[in-house]
Amino acid sequence: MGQKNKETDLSAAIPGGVKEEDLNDLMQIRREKLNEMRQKGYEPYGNRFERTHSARFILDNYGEMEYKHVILAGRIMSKRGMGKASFAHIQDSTGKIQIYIRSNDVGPETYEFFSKLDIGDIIGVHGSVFKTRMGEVTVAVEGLNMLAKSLRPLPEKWHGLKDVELRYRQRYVDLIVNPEVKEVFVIRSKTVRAFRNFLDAKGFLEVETPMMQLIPGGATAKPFITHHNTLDLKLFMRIAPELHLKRLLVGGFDNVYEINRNFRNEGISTKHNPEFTMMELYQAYADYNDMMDLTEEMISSVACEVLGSTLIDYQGTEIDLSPGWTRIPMLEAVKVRSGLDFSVIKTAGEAHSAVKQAGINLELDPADTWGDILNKVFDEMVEPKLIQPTFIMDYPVEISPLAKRKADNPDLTYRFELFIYGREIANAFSELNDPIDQKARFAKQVEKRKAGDEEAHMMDEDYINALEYGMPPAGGLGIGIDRLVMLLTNTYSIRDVILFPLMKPRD
RNA sequence: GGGCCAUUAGCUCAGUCGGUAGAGCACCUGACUUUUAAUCAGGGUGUCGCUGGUUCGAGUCCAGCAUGGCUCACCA
Repeated sequence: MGQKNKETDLSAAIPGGVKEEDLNDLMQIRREKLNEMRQKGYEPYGNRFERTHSARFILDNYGEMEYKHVILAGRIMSKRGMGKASFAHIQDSTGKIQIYIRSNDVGPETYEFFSKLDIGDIIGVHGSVFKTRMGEVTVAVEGLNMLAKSLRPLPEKWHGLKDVELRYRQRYVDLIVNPEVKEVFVIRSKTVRAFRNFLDAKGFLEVETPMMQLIPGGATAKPFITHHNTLDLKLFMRIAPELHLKRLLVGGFDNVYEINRNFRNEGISTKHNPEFTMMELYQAYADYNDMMDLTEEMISSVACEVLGSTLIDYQGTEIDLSPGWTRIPMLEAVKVRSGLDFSVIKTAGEAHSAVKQAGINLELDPADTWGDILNKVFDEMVEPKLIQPTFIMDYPVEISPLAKRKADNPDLTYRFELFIYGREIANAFSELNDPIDQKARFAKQVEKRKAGDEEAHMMDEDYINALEYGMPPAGGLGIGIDRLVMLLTNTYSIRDVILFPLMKPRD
């Protein structure tokens, strides 16, 4: 649906689209410089520019680069003028390098041009590499090209941009002036790549399943709602790819994975962003024990590939990601930490009174089932204490509607979650492939939904239909990429590993 | 959603008891051909988040609102 009447008020704007009254002095001066540049016949916004080297390469290979001629480009980050000669640092994607420009070398006209440039301007330079008296590797400029005029002043060179709100809202500025931020996102990119390499090498096939779904399934969460105009169709942004990936197992793909976004219409916190990245994989003829082995191997090898070590420091705590992680059934973990033995507590009623008797401070709902209460006790008493990587096994069936029941205890499932630093990093199970049980589980969820639980699963008839054709037994695994990257980059907030986190509009 | 905190120049931050709005960086003018948080001389560039209130007088006190941060709740 195209909009035909876009509001355009160019009359009140000056070139650049900013209204004149919004311009402070610093921006006004830069616009004047821009106009002056044009008047003198220089184009402030250049074109293709071929570079021979990066800043990093020159710095790292000074021995072979000394006195070599180089062409590079970057943003001016600092300037030190001394009459007929100037020093400056320019920054490209690899780092900063000093340049030295003398009137004698480039001629008075070019030198004059350079001396009027601002911090933030993007230029190309060519010249030869040398070391200054103080030992800094520097490019002695022989000529320069204007590539982009910057019309806004950058934050201060010494303190950088600290205002958290501005850093998230204008990430591009954050990235320009705070080099450590860039490093976080490089690590994020390498992490995702490492996952792909690992899984591809294991024979998994990367697939893409719908982001917009008729029935949002595969997780317990409130979805975002959207609408398709020509079909006049209510659609949901997916909360998980799970049910579609398992349809692929039915279709005959044995090993599939997807790394992509999920959307959940819930609270925002240091650990939750409405859209986040999930890796989900399914392996036919495997079970949750295989998934534990795979999780360990995958995360430790990804850490090794990205950081060169399986020993990480997170917020002052040393975490050891080398394989051999603790595997403990939920019942046992809860018993150890709370004293409550849910293997002898058999009913919801007994569970309610046991919690009360133990004096555990929990908000219990009368409708809570045995499994709900077990999970709440776990969340409260156990989860925060799981600092080193720990697999918690055998979740109650009530909160695991897609997992296979344990053969020796139908109240529990072959499901585990991985916790590191008190946070859930992975969730996995032996997939439920009995269509009749699955339909019954969905029906239970639908009841919960009718009772007002907006997060309960919906009935997905087509998924049942798929299971009825026969799905091979399989292990499935989901890993929250953002939270894992937080661990690998030692960042406290999920917003620090998301380039453009969701922010309320300012006005 | 609740609680606490923050919001002052482009950026980082001061601002006392309610009495004419401050610093550093950046910027402007001038000097300076190996500087590096360059230096030296001069220049303050502002809707003190917004709206009300109290007061002779509000950046400062009060109320409401907005945005953000932390936290609790919610939530994988």
